[in-house]
Amino acid sequence: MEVAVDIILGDCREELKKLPSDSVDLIFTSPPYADRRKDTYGGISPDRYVEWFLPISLELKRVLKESGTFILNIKEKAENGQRHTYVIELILQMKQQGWLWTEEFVWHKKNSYPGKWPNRFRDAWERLLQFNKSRRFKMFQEEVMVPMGQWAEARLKRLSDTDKTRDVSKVGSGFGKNISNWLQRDMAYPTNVIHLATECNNKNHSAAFPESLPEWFIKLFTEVNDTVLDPFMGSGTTIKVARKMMRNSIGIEILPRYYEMVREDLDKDITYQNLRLL
Amino acid sequence: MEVAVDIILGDCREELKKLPSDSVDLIFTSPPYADRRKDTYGGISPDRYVEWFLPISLELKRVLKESGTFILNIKEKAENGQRHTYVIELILQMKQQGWLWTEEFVWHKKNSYPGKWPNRFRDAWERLLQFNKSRRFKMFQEEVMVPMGQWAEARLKRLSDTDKTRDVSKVGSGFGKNISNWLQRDMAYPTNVIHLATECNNKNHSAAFPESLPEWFIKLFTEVNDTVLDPFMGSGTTIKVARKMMRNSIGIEILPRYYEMVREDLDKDITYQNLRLL
DNA sequence: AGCTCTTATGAATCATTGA
DNA sequence: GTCAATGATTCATAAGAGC
Repeated sequence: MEVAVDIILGDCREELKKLPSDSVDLIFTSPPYADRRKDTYGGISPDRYVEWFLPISLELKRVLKESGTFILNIKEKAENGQRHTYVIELILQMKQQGWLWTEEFVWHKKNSYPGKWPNRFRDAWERLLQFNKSRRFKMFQEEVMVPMGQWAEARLKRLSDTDKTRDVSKVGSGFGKNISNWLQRDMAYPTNVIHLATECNNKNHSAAFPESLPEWFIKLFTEVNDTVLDPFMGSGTTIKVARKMMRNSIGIEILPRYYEMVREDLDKDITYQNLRLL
Repeated sequence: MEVAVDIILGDCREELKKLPSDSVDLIFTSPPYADRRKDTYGGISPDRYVEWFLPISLELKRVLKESGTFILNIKEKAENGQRHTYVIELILQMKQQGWLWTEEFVWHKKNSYPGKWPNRFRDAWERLLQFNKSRRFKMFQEEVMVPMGQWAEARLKRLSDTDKTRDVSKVGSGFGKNISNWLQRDMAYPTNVIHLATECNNKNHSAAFPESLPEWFIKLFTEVNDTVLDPFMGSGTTIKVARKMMRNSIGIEILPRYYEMVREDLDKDITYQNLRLL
């Protein structure tokens, strides 16, 4: 079985128009934040963020299936001592476009860098806004019960041998007990608060979010062979995760150097896979 | 040294008008959520929530000192598959009133209400919106480093001896590393994500939030002998914490049965203190 | 005392029923 | 129809009991 990966070099305001209507199951994206990535899209000013994004969200609504979901990873910046309001204004405007604002997940960035400013602490969370075209969207809640189990296993792997071999019945409380709980029930429903550390890749390109973030939503909202779209591909995290998970994917990126990087990574990956098959 | 506790039975829409201007250092409150507490304020409908709250926030702005802070604990409900927008509309309207929207803290409710629905998970977080009159508000960031230490100690208590004594250098990552971090630095700045469980009191009145929530903000934004106001006093958590912390406090409550309960609790407490002094 | 087990319960949502 | 009331769902805590 093969899945399609379609990466497109260009401005998503143009490229989205070329995609067919009702063809995408999940849109997962982290658009350039206001005043960030000034080299792309001209560094959108906070005051014009909403007006810049609305034509894009309208096209996204067109290409999304009725049963599909749009997850928007975004956080307003603080400027002159205040939080900007462009994100909440965007929510209101997107509702005017006909989007349903279904949920707001919180991504708690557990290991965000220390830092303190005169009037604020470090910002350790981002919004994951869920929008839908219809109340009857696809959702596979059981699927994300699995990563909870995997998460427990991952934590166990990182524990020292003393932890693993100690007499659980003797400890009985605290972490010991919790770990045994995780082991015994591999099924637990998550909440709308997602705890993930930001990834620390010492590569040339740093991903805006860890792979587990798109992975979680791809599991929750799509099946194998569905189609995932990221109109602001960046370093391609969403696309690569979708591919690993046997979902078709479409990525659009305006910057040639990011596009080329993703292109190369994908080529390497395919080569590697072919070599293994020999 | 004595601090004043002033609890008022009445509708805060009226009672606030009687308070002097520029007299309060911190407002910490959790207003009745839309369609909740129907016996008070007539159970405000989501559609009219903003128009109901705006006259109140205007009075709050009047009584707050220039250097003061307003912390609003609120969360929009989900209805018919969508999140309501009255909270974000309120933010925009309060900015029109002249408030600065300084920050949005996230309160992660670790033990939120159980339940799983066809297209939604448990809601495990609430907003703590920070508003100010001026950029030059009082903030004592060092003060809240202390509860972080206490929190670490509480966690350490629950750890087994093997955890405490094992070779940290061998583990190097995961829990072991985190624990050693906690041990080595008793001073750490928090982030804008607050992790607290809701209280499970088997009393007649249940607090909407745990005492540590107002405690954290009182430490952060006030000094001893400052004044704290809660215009929706409820079971009086804010008032009682402020009193313990030697801050003057004012609480307004519309329901006689809550008012009487707080009255009684305060009387008991004062009696107890007098006995100790003898 | 301290540890372990049991039990009650909370700012919730949604589908269904009944007026 | 539309609106209000009811039942089902089902988990992290703390209080309380028992050893």
